[in-house]
Amino acid sequence: MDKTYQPDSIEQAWYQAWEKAGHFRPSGEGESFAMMIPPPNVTGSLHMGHAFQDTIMDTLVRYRRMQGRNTLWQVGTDHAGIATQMVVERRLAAEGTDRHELGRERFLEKVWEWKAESGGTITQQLRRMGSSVDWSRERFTMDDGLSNAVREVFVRLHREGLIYRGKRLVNWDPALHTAISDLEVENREEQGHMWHFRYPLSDGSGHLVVATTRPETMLGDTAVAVHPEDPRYKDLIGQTVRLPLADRDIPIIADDYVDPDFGSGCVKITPAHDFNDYEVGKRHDLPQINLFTIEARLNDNAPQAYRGLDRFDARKKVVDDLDGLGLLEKVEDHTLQVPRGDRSGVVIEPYLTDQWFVAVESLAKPAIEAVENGDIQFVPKNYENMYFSWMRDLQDWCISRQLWWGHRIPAWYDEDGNVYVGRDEDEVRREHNLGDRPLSQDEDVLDTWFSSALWTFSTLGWPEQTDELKTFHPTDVLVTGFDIIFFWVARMIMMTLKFTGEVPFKHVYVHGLVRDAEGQKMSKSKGNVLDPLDLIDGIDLDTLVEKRTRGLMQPQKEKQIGKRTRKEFPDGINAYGTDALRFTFLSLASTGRDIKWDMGRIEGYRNFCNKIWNAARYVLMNTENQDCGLDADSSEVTLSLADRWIVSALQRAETEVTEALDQFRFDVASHAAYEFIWNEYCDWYLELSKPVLYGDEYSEAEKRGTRRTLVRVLEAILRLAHPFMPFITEEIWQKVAPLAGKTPAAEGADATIMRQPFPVSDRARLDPQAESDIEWIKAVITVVRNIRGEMRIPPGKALDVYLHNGKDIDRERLAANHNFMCRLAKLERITWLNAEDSAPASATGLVGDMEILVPMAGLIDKDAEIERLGKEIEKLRKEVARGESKLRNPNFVDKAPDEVVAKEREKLDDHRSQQARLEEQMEKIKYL
RNA sequence: AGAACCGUAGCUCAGUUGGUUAGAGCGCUGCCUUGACAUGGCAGAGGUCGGCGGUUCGAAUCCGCCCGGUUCUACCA
Repeated sequence: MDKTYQPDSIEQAWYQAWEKAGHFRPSGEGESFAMMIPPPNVTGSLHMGHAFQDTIMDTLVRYRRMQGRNTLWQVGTDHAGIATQMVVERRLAAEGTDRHELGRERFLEKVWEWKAESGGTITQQLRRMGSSVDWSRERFTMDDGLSNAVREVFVRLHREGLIYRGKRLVNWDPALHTAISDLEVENREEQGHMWHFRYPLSDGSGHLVVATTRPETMLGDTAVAVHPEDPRYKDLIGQTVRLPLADRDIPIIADDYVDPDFGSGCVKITPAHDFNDYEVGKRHDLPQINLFTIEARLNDNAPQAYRGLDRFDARKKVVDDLDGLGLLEKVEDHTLQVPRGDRSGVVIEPYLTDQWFVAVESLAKPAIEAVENGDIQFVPKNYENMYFSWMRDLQDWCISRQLWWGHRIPAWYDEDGNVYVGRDEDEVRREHNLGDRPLSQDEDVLDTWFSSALWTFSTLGWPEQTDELKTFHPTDVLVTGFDIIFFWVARMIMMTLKFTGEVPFKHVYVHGLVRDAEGQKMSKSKGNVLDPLDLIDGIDLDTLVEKRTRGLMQPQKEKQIGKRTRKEFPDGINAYGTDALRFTFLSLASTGRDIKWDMGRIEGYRNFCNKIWNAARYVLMNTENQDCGLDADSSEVTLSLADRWIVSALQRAETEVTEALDQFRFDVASHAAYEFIWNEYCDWYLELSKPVLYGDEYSEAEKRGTRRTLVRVLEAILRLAHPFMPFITEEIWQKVAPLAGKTPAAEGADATIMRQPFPVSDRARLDPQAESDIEWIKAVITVVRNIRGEMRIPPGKALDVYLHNGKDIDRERLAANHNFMCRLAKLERITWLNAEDSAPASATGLVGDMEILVPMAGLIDKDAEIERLGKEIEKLRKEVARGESKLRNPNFVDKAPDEVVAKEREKLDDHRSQQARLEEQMEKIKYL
């Protein structure tokens, strides 16, 4: 074995071996455990959020697989309608063409080409993370089976009247020329203006003042609304104003929607361009005047002078023209929420178009109940509130998109504009007796989330009642980010309940966002993105800077990004390996919190990998080709105290890790493993094994016992840590397992650690006696080391120490472990002093009431020892004072539970007697 | 405007149902190339648990108010 752990030399080889051997596929035995990957964009690449999420999922899946569950981690990708279409359109633009020039069919060919070209990137990266997904079942939302499920769901919902088509006001993206759902709109606060206009009354008797942030829409006004009870305007209701520029008379109407205390109390109503106005317009039966083309230029419904103008140019002109007419009362600065498309970034317009909708009310009800009654549980629980508040105020879901890339809507129109919905054109013709009348299919495609809403069951073969569906549905856990609870989780719950009668999953584990070291969101435009692969493989500084500044939307940022990157990573990024990356994510994964990325952590866990590696080296050096006492008949084995202790401690660690994983506490689980491996096994047990293995005074049976324990505990540790760190554990396990009597088979389940049983703690192997004995030994050793450290006695200098005031048990413990203590504390001799013996001048420490004396002669400075003792005494004095005042309080003694009071008394006694001993010692030294 | 979450060591974070001497990692200080590991060992320093009040024998933990931060939702034209 190399002296240091080299992840790159083993990781990919192991992954390929596992995949080839089919270890990721369900075993077909045991209770099922299923998880669905949130399908990433097929042409995308892996970012830190994916890496975090995949680590959590893989840890869960490996854990359950090792527990003997029939485990399926379903993998697949999403066609990501808008995002993918945008990328391909950008590529076409670079070639000097566009999709309209190509036509729909050739454009789609181009998209499939792009998918073929870049579609493997993210799945390869998923492999680098060690993700044990079942590749044999990989799905794509646009493949035949899933497309079939999409059509089936659409048709069935339509038959029930839950999908309908209608002309509605929707969120329109003027850059992408498509409707988007309200979720895809981001409201951002921006600086704008509030313009106040005068609308003259038609009879010439005066004017009303209306205010707006979007002056261009006034050309489409069809009313002015006032509050019905507003005394200022009550008498005007029913009259008309002359709409300037458009020269139309529009009514003054009364509606509760108007807040009489805001502005002038008069509101212009533009039903075709504002959601509130749309509702008002419906109530009052107002005409809807659509002013815009699909690019948000003014159309022919606008007065001649404005036609063809971009909306923002039109705004300017409207303001100028009204000002010219003396109708601009004032302009104020105003901050407002501007709706922008989350993909395009342009201002979204409410726009009147024909769209398809899902009526969600009846679907939402059971979806709410499933969470209320606990069939689905969110982790952490507070996300349930977010879910409820959204589900209880649901808008119908606009599912049509004016794109080409996606599932085409299975609806056909005849020449009269009648619409027929069916699984395909033949079915439509048959069912509606259409003969050979010309039909044309709806041009639009479905929202990408429509297909991903079916993910848990469409991937398992629905609408066929497949074995997989029976076995793996409902799935157990969904691991996802909070940002798509509405987009995806809620819609999955609704659709899955509707079509399978089952919940899609029992638990939703919601993880936080991975942010950079400053807590900023990682984004290409900020230039603070970390690529998980760069953390695994390492990257030099220049390449990293080049990567971060390539293809920036705002090239002027290049310099700043380069500078910041060079400052943060002066030496580039080291290769830490997948296991260290995974362990870092897990240790930072406390419930639902965002993660601030910390390079220090990954470095620490890379060191942890190295620690495990070297512990294994030590074990192998001392056990290979040696008798490890595995043959129970022929070789007798004697276990040392340390052997019994570490086995006992292992049971506790196993319990902790298991309980934490069962509760999705990956931070707690990984910490428990870390703590046991480093601070117990490596720091203490390996050291305690050395005297036995290297000492002549130990019998062969004792040496065998220690060898056996070394190997067996290590083997268990590897299985315990495997879900967190799959690669290093496999690599070492292959070498260690044979020594523990588990020689890996050439193939099948026994060929790999990933199919071995997860360690189960055994109460019978707990040994409280051994644990408290070891605690005592550790305490004594620590006292000596402490004195050594504080007094700056070189670690190499062997010491003579004296023990004083010990009880029988102390004497027994020392007698039994003399050798261990000498070795670990580097002692020459340990001598008991009787009560009447006079001790040499010494530095003193306590374990309970037992004094440990390190003679000062030539080693210890009197003043230094006085200072050290003084600090100790001061600490104890404070504790004593605290305890005394507590116990002096009759309320405490009377009201607190007896055991709490008793414990407090005991503590006080201990502290008092320790204080007395140290003070006594202090006196001695002072008068030296 | 409403809601949620957060505020604990220099930094990043744990801290279950109130009963600790408040923990970990990184960083820092000192001593050490001791035959697994300097990606290491040993020891150490470092906290008024955001502030103020309240409940309680007892509060980092429960309640109220305030301050600071993050996010979501809804917005008035």
